[in-house]
Amino acid sequence: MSSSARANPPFIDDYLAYLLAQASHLISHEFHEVARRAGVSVLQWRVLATLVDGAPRSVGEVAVITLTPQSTLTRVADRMGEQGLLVRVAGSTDRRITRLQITPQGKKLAQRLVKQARQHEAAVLAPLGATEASVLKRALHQLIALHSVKVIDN
Amino acid sequence: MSSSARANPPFIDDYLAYLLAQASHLISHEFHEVARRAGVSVLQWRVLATLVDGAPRSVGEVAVITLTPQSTLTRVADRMGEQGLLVRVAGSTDRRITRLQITPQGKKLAQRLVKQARQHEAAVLAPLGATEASVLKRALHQLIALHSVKVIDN
DNA sequence: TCTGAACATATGCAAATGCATTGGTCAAGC
DNA sequence: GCTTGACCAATGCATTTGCATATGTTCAGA
Repeated sequence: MSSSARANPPFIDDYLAYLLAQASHLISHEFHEVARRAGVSVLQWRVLATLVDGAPRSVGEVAVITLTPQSTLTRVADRMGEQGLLVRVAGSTDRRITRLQITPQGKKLAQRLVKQARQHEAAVLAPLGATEASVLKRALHQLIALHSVKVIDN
Repeated sequence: MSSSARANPPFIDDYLAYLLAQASHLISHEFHEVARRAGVSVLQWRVLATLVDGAPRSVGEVAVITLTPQSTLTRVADRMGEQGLLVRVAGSTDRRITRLQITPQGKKLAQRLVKQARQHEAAVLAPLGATEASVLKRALHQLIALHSVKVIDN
């Protein structure tokens, strides 16, 4: 789009980080349109998708999973609490921990969105063909594994 | 990270949009650390990378390329102007257009960052191997092409 | 048991973001 | 030459974001 006429492509047009950002942006935003119609923001959708299975998760866990700073997540949880999508439950053993648990209402919404997300994903991957699609996913998993917070997992 | 112990993976762990977001986030943030040390924000780095070749681009173009709303980009350009990284030049033929042009100072910084970005990219791709890497990039290009703003490019 | 370091979450506050709108410019049809 | 609608960038304003820090909790060691 930005370079069709240029002989040597501008730096960014083949820069991995940009390709990832662009693909992520384009794909996600298509679905975020759906989420927005359901009244949830991008981040709220991510939180719902994280909690949809019903297991409560700590604020910190959800922050990491949703790629969000902790303080931001705390406030997103506030708003989602006010909207009745989740509740805070005190940590059982460790009282420093606040766990977030999806409510029945939140779950209903989340399940509906997950279903739509799966359909959207299928539509996005279809043109690539099954093998190409799985290669892509595998490469992404690999990248993620290599760059996830380097926990000294002994 | 979020599911190593779970039998059936939570929805998000194999959801394309999430894989893309996660990979983008992890890879980009590593480099954003570098950028931040150079005193530029993520968005500013994207703008610099867009303008590094010296060609002026309209505010709208840069907004699309950097995946940013136009109003946000206008203000980022303000700040970068104050920092002497770019200048606004009046559109030549169409006076509605404001074009952004990198300054010599901005260019020096941008070129330095681009060099580091290329090194970082090489380091990220190395573990994948050459073929896997090119397959990944090709798949991303394909996704992007399929989902770029559907311009009726006849 | 007490002390202090490491932690998990919440909060104060300044800055950034983005929706909606405005102001200015262009271009097609009359 | 006008008028009208489309278009581009800038701006008002309310909301969101995230850095830095505070608050509350746990745990290891004296």
